[in-house]
Amino acid sequence: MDVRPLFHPSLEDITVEGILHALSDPVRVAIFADIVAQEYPHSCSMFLTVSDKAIPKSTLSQHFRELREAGLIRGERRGVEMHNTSRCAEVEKRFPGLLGAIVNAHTIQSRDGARAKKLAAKRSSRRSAKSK
Amino acid sequence: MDVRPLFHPSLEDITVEGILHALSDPVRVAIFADIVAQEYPHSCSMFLTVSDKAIPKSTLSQHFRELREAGLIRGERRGVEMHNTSRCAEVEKRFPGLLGAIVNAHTIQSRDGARAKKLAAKRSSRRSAKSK
DNA sequence: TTCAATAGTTCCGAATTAATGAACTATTGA
DNA sequence: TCAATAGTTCATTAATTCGGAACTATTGAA
Repeated sequence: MDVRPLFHPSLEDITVEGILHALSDPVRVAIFADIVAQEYPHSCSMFLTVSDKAIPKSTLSQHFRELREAGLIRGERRGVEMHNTSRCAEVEKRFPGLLGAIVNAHTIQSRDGARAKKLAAKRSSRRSAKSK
Repeated sequence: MDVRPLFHPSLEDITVEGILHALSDPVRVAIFADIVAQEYPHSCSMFLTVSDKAIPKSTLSQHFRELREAGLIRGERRGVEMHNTSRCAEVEKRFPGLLGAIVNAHTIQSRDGARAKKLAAKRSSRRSAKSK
């Protein structure tokens, strides 16, 4: 019956390096972007069911912890699961525009990526059609 | 007489993750901020003489390479030394506002850091005065 | 030409950090 | 009280990063 409370850095202890490092991992930005979009109350396992990726839960747990310790999200137990919310508003006070620009860039990149994928698929189908 | 040309990613191959990772290291942001500020034509060794840090040159070389391969700077030989320039303008086209926000946040943090340091020094001098 | 000096790069072993399976903890609901 | 669910922790392995030593490239003397 331990329930040690999760560690959250205070606003002034949040660093740019920490934020950038936390968001330099594709899985973590994806998680963070989802939490920011607030499309669902975001738990660890929720992310698994939503994203098609198969990530071990220990790894996922670490990712959430890194986001938390970088000061990007706040996590609290809600019964058996976790409720994570973004700390954007706070961080915005200290580093104006930073998170917005990152999430925006991430959006642009996934849009471009989807387009590139579609093109690649088209190309490869043409290629395979030819090679018959 | 090799002179293999340095690798630079094309604009569409630059990724947010790559940029964030490259700038998540204190030494690398410092280098990048200097290059962006364009206060001097920026070579590897120039950074060493300007910053007070003592960083092994092999490490420094790696840092420059990471910045280059993340698409943040462009490097070309100028005689015996390297001439590095930022690729901000290009990156701005693909990820508007991103680099500006990061450099800005970094500036804010170093200002705050300097203030915190000053306060700490004041506190410790008071403490040592008291303890006499 | 040859040589020393300068500026970087490359290589490789050591140190650090990240990923993951297995075991564990906490909470709920039957 | 017990099974199920959601996460955490730990120990091990895998991947990165750091940094010294040796190497390459260029310049500017002698």
